[in-house]
Amino acid sequence: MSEKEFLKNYNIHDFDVPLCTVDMAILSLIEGELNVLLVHRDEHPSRGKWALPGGFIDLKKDKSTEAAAHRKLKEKTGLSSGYLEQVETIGSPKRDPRGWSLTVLYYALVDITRVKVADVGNQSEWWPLSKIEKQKLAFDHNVLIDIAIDRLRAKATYTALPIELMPKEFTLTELQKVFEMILGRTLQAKAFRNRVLTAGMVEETGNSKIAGKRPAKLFRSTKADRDTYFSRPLQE
Amino acid sequence: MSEKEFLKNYNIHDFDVPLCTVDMAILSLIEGELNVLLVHRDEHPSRGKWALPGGFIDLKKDKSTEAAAHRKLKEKTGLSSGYLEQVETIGSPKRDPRGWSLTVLYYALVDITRVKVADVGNQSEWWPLSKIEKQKLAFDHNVLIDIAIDRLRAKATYTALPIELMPKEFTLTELQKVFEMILGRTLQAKAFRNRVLTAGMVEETGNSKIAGKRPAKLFRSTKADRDTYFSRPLQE
DNA sequence: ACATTAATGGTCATAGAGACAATAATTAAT
DNA sequence: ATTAATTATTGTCTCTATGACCATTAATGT
Repeated sequence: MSEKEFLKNYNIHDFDVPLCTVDMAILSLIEGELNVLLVHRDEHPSRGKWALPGGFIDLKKDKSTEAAAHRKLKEKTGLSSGYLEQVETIGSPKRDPRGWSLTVLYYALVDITRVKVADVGNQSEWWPLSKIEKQKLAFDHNVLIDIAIDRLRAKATYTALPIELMPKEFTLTELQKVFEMILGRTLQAKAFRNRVLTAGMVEETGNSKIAGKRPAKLFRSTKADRDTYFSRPLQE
Repeated sequence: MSEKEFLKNYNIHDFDVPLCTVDMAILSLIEGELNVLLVHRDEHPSRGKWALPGGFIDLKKDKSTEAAAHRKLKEKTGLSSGYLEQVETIGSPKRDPRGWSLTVLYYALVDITRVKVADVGNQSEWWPLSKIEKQKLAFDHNVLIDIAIDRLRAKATYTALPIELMPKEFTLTELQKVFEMILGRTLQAKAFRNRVLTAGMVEETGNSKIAGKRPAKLFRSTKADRDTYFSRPLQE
């Protein structure tokens, strides 16, 4: 039999296949806390619960797994660019009542000031992490969020990735606070500033921000931060 | 409609779903070179080509994606333990002629002396990386191997992971050669030895190996290596 | 014995991190 | 205007792991 004939007779529906989805943890910074965008499920299964945005890969629309993730991000936030990273693929027979299911987990970091409220819509809400901890989400989405946060936390020790969460202009102290929140500990201002500045990941805008006391210089991302790895991780 | 009724009526075959597989790059060290285990495909598609071991998730047997990978590893090498790590999930409509397909890529590091020849079987062969480069493998498996090797290479700069490739006893010079091969550059013996020794990732066995000149002390892995990250990566 | 060679150790310079003190630029109060 | 309080920013020191390079050690072969 030729490959052509083989393919003609091949029907995926002759086999037991897993459910296959893409889920996204879209993270942003709201009032000094990490927030995750959740959508309210109107349909079974897990009807009435909150869930990560995501769903089945659209075989017509999506040219790749990552493209599916980008589509979800765009649908939910209106953002067509932004940091997006695949975290892990989790599959088991238990995680969805419909049967063996597998999800490719991504996370995205967005600057909340660039997300239009209208984009989010009434089915979606930003949830601070602290609130999510007390809430049973749909499927295994509590676990998925933990996995994504763990990845972000790991990356914050050896990259400047959290810059992706910041607005266009920010002070270094503000940036340090974000790192501290993600890492769950305080950092030495001097060491932190040296790292970020000598790596050339931010540059001064020339403006400054007066928040009561000595004004702080404002910086912007140089967009070099995504691939740049520090030669040493932040120590314990 | 209750969730029970919903699930009763749910049929995955009503939807277009991607093909979903797990593929494994099983890496070993043979005569000083990295080898990958390939299987010869007797069936369409890609009949006659060599491919990574892998295939569809068995919804009956596999309790998780990782369990599927462990099953493949066991089938091909007889090893039920060993280092196994998920690398990335790659999906697109192009990579398999049967349609939109997605594969969860894993890699495993095995000590070749613990793999029985009989286990490998006549359908499987160890291929050195250099030989694979000149060979068009099935599907996008050349790319998958590149991705797995890139991951191993990255990890070799900040973990002692390549120890997993070594036999029970080995000299530090032998270990250094393995790192050098993976990284594609030479390392300073002193710096390398300090790293590995002070991190407590290997311990002396008390034996030594006489290979012509001054005998070298033999070491074994302390099995602390999987999770141990060096506080600094090897420099460029 | 001596040259040879691989294994191993000694010493120093360096970069980047932590610790902590010092200085600078504001506002608020006197 | 002066001073206190507060936050931003910098100076300087120590520490550690690495790279570089050289010395020493323990075998082999002639």
